[in-house]
Amino acid sequence: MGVADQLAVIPLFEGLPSEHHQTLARIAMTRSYQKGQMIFAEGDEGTGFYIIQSGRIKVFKISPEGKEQIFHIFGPGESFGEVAVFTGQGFPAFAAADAQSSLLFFPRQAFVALIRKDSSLALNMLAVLSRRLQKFSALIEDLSLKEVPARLAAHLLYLCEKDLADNKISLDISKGQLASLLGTIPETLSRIMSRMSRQGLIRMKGSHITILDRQGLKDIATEGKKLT
Amino acid sequence: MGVADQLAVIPLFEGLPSEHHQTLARIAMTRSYQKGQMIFAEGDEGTGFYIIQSGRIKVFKISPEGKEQIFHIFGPGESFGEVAVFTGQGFPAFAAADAQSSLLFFPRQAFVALIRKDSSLALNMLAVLSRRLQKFSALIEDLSLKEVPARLAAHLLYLCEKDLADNKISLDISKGQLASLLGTIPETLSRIMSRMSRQGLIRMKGSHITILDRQGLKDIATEGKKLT
DNA sequence: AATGTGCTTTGACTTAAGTCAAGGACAGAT
DNA sequence: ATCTGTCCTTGACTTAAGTCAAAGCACATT
Repeated sequence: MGVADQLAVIPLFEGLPSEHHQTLARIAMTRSYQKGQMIFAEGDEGTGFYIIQSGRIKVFKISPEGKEQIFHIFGPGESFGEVAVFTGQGFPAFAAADAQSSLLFFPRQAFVALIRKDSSLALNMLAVLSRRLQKFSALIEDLSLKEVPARLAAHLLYLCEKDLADNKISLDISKGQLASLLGTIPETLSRIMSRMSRQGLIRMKGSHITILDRQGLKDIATEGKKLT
Repeated sequence: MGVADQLAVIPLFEGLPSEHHQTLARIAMTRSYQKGQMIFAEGDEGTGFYIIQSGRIKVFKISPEGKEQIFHIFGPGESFGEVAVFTGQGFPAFAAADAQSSLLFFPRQAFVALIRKDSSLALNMLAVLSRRLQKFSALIEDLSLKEVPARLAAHLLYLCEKDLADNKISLDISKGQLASLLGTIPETLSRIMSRMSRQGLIRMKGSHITILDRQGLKDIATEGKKLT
């Protein structure tokens, strides 16, 4: 399968004329990254953006004290680094490979030229950025207005929806990473998970979690209900 | 001055052919809001977005316990509510008038049709959303990785840059609102401001603040330096 | 099986920030 | 000038969550 065919099934490029898929395939460059390798740093000049062919990428920031906040973990078919393309400023965060990854890089100039010609592409991109803004809103709300148990409960329910593997979740990231994604630290996450276990809300075995009391989690996630 | 001329000087509509300004003016509807009046609620169907002619709008969320987090305060020439236009889902937050305001409302369908025809408009909108994403990144970073003194210090320096009234700032929002913007509560903000005064970093007189030690604030804002 | 390295958990402690409650200050109305 | 409501400040207290340090596990390698 050629690159153009891969592109055709990515949400960002959905519904475009196939000659544009060809053009996109022509301007894209494949880049490979080892697990842990940095893709760009905060402040780097944004010369283009990326789409994930395979692997997993985390976008994050680090405090002077070394605490990490993960903004987003992206998987195959998703794009990242677009913001810098349209603001013309540097990247606002770091990106690193979370696993061996293969990416497509789209240089800024060529991509903007294409977007000028294809308004469907522009609208797709607007939809992608809007959805990201929505996600960020949710994260801001969580960090500011909810405490850690509520964030965790919400996240578990979200994973459960997504996988729909009927109340069984297997974490595909480490608990340390999960902590960083929820805006906390491993120790706190661990404590809260064991509290949830003790209360019979979840069962935990390594990276395998079973939701026992969906309603109980929902109460904690959305109502202000406390976790004793 | 007609609406079309007003639109011509708004960043979002910059550089467009003037017949498009005409079209925009034709599809826009003027709406007025009293101070405190709600413009839309979280979850409301996004039938269009707004541009501010005059006044001030806050976009925010509220926790079940009643704590408010302000996402953004928008002034004349700025737009809000675009996200719902492009995701097709409901508004992700609340919006309310912070002062008597006059807004232009752009209905979704008509605006999307226009964006299809004018790729410069699409690119302008991409730039606006990207910049917003950047702002949100900064807010997430602040909430998760910095403590309140650092956020306040950064905000004061930001206001100072913007007004460039040489180290003198006059807050145009109440301190309660400022607290909500920084993700904290009035009591905490008040305490931290008096600590900053006591340390000779700022002088405070009502809503008038003078920055006495710019470097000191910078150290608190960006280095992990503590406020005794 | 033994070793080691990197997660994860647990415990004891500290701390930033929130809560509750009481005064003060200020501005617009009377 | 005084009243009155709103916003701001201060104090005493509580609490969620972070820090530091020590085990405990688990998996991969030898």
